[in-house]
Amino acid sequence: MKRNLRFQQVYNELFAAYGKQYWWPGETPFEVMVGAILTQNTAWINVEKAIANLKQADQLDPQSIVDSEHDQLALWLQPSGYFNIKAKRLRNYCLWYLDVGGYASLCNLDDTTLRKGLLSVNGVGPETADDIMLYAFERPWFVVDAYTKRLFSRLGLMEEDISYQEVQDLFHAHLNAEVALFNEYHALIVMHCKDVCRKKPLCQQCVLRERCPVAQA
DNA sequence: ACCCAGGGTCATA
DNA sequence: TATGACCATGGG
Repeated sequence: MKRNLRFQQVYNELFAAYGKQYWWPGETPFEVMVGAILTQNTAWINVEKAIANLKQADQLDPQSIVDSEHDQLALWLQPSGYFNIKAKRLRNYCLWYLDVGGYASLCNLDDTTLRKGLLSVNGVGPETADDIMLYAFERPWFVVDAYTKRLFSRLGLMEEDISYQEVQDLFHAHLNAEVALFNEYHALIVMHCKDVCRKKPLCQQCVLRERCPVAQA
């Protein structure tokens, strides 16, 4: 199969425009995992408040989260929205994480086995799993989100209703499997779409305007 | 007042 | 397998 160089070219343009993004925000792999679960369909600014609550209470570790009462945990998570559901999901994740032996044990697993384990947790879907794969375990695994489909369908590189797995397969097929590249690329897509790709008038500022049909309309 | 956010699960057809 | 309802806060 022939590689479509535009996947690399779009990255080059985004990087030239926005520079290094220093993702994922978080001091430890575990903090990255917590953030990945809490940011589901939620603005990051609200996730920061919930993580700050956990830090303030000295509860940002898997054992403390497993040991905490549901109502108390939900209260700490409250600013991030969906707090009842996220309290359950975060606890589910921590139960699994401790059960399988924590970070060091998981580092020994190959990519496919690790991803299956992550997906086995109720509350962890493909995007959350890949956030953790890439940003907590530094595996070369591309993270797909709604922005990715929106931008790349506009660029004519995929259909808008394409499945998660098909999008990921395209990125894996058309790029070198490098952690640093995948790390920056996903972050750049989010940054780009938050800034200028969300609404049509803002597309005047779009660095991809020469390639983007929405910006030209 | 309305829309959306760095999704995922579950019930229904 | 494919939609739809639901979860809930905060900012534009």
